[in-house]
Amino acid sequence: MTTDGARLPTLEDVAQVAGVSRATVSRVINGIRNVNPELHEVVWNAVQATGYVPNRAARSLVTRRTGTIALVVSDAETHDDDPFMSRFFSDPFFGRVVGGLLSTLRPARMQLGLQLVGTDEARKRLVGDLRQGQADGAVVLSLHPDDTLPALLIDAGVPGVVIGRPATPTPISYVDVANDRGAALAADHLVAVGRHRLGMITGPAHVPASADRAAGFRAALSGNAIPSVEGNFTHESGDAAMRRLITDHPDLDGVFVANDLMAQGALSVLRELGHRVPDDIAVVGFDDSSAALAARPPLTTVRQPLEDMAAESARLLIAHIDNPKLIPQTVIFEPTLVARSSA
Amino acid sequence: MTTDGARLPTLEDVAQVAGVSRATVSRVINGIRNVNPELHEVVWNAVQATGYVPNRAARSLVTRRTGTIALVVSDAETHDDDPFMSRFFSDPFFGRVVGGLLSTLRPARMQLGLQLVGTDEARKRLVGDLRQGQADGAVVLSLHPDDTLPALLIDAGVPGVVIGRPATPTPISYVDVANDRGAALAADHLVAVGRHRLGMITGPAHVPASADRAAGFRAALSGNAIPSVEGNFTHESGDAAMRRLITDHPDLDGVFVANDLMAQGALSVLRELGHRVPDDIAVVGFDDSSAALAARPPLTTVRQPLEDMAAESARLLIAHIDNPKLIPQTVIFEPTLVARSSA
DNA sequence: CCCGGCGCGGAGAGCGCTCTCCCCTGATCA
DNA sequence: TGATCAGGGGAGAGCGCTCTCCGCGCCGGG
Repeated sequence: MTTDGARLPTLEDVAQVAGVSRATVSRVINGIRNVNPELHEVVWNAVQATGYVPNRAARSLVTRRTGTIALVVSDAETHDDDPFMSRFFSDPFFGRVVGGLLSTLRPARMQLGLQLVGTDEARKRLVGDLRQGQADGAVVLSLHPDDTLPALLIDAGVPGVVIGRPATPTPISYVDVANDRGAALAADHLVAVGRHRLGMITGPAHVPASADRAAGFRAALSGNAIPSVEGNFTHESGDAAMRRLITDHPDLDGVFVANDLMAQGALSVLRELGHRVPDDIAVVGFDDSSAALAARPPLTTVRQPLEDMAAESARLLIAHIDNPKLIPQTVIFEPTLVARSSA
Repeated sequence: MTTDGARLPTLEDVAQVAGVSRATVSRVINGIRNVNPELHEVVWNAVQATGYVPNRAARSLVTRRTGTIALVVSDAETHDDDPFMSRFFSDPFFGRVVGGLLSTLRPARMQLGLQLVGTDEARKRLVGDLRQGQADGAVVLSLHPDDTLPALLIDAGVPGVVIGRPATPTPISYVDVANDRGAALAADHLVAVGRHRLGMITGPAHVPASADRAAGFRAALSGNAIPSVEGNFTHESGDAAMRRLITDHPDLDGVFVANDLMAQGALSVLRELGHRVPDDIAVVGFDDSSAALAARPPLTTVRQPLEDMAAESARLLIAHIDNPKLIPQTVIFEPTLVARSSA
């Protein structure tokens, strides 16, 4: 039965065919209350016959639910042609998160929407849009610390879950990887391959993840002083940091670098200065990003179970949507070490 | 002005504050018709004061537009824990497409929704949902040939654009890369690095992309007979194909492999059989996927301008949405060669 | 001076759905 | 047998918005 593009069947049409009222059809569709089994079947047949599909807009207009959650990628300052964004999207990181979210969302018959916000103005607008039925809640992927979005969501009363612990303590649910234990994994590995003179290149001290990684690395090697230099998570800063580190401590035979991008920079410096990796000095990164694979030699690195983390964040979000007074939850996942050639 | 989570301001509220009718506020919001400039400003101030944001559901209920387009990933048979899907999402391919779409969508103030369909039943349901206001149209990413989705979309009158030429001629807009010229690029490169005894591992003959690649490679080397073996785009089939190819033609000094995954398989076979790459035999892949980077040695490959293709597909889709009688369009993009170590 | 035209803004009818009432029927109990 | 009650189903009031229709006032032309 095709209504040749003209008008799609509505509840009213189905009711007419079934010989019942709109209300009854609605009850059947939504599977609520006790409807006479006979009638139930009559209605169901009418639905099949007409090819009825509920109109989403009409439904959310009254239920105030959209059945959609938004994945918000929140960056410091994003323009459409921002090279960083294109780098971000071409890293598997993003896709792994999407895959994880979808694995939770599909069984719950919910949709995933994608949002990109770069400016504070965009963040405000986003929150307004969310309140007005853009989505029922948001999973936030912050690409920088001190993101104002979590706070905005809370103020607006929009359910939200953050991937990665917010820099400032915020009463919002989040999932994260045990950064400290990831770093410990790196330390253990370096020790296991016989390295004793270890150094570290950290991320910015004010970023929770990098602070945790640095602390975890030190804790795993308690008792030894670990020379370290701070970078800012970029390739270039890794380059500069490694240069300083190896100059000050020419005898290092193992380095833990707080992310793959910096590790890549570090590797190129080491090659330039004639240090063989891993023979002279072993390098372990963090993230298992595409940079780890692209590095020469391929980088041994710490991997986060992103799919699981994303799936859990969706579960948490749905819980918050279903129960607005649920208190914020925190779920921490265990990282794993991916051994490649650099250590 | 915060309406403490109770009731969000509506058009009516704004109208009240501004001392005009709902209709006038609507006109201002949507920037239509000639509204007295003074009134315009009064209304605008009222909007600011109340923090009004239009309700999406209510608006689409009457306009029959959602301001959302769906990115549909259509696969042969997908389960939530399908290893293929997780592989797909962890390849940059997906993210690059999303980034490209977003670059067109954001300026148009449209949203991106994500859909995954694995079964024909899911495809049918999707089309129903789309007609009923899930989205205004769909960009289809088919992961296998002979996808029924394009046809379903056409039947339902849902605007759609496909990334990659459909296997069966279908009256639907699509964007694609010039697969034949990509293969020619590979041929030219192999010749340029002094290879003369060339072979090829093709994809399945019935897949348009692989047929085009094979044809393009042959055309670029017109006059010479090119030994070739057919694979099915998997790592294993690349392995098997290379084994046969090199056994039958031990003197080959260059191979074009129709995708990176097979090329990776080919490389491992060559290493196993003691052929040095690229010294003894050069290998060129296709796709510039993460497999190309992961390969030993890193793979020289043909790259598709995915971001541009996705951006264009969004543009096409919007054109189709705005003008339902627009005839199907085709846009073909030029590939580029990414030279790494394997050739 | 009157009339037609035009520009501007208000009234109000829906869009398709959910859900609260309320009525009706039939069963139960005194 | 009559009163009570529970459960099933209908009527209808919106949800917040857009957009057509219409009326009012001002202008210019006959």
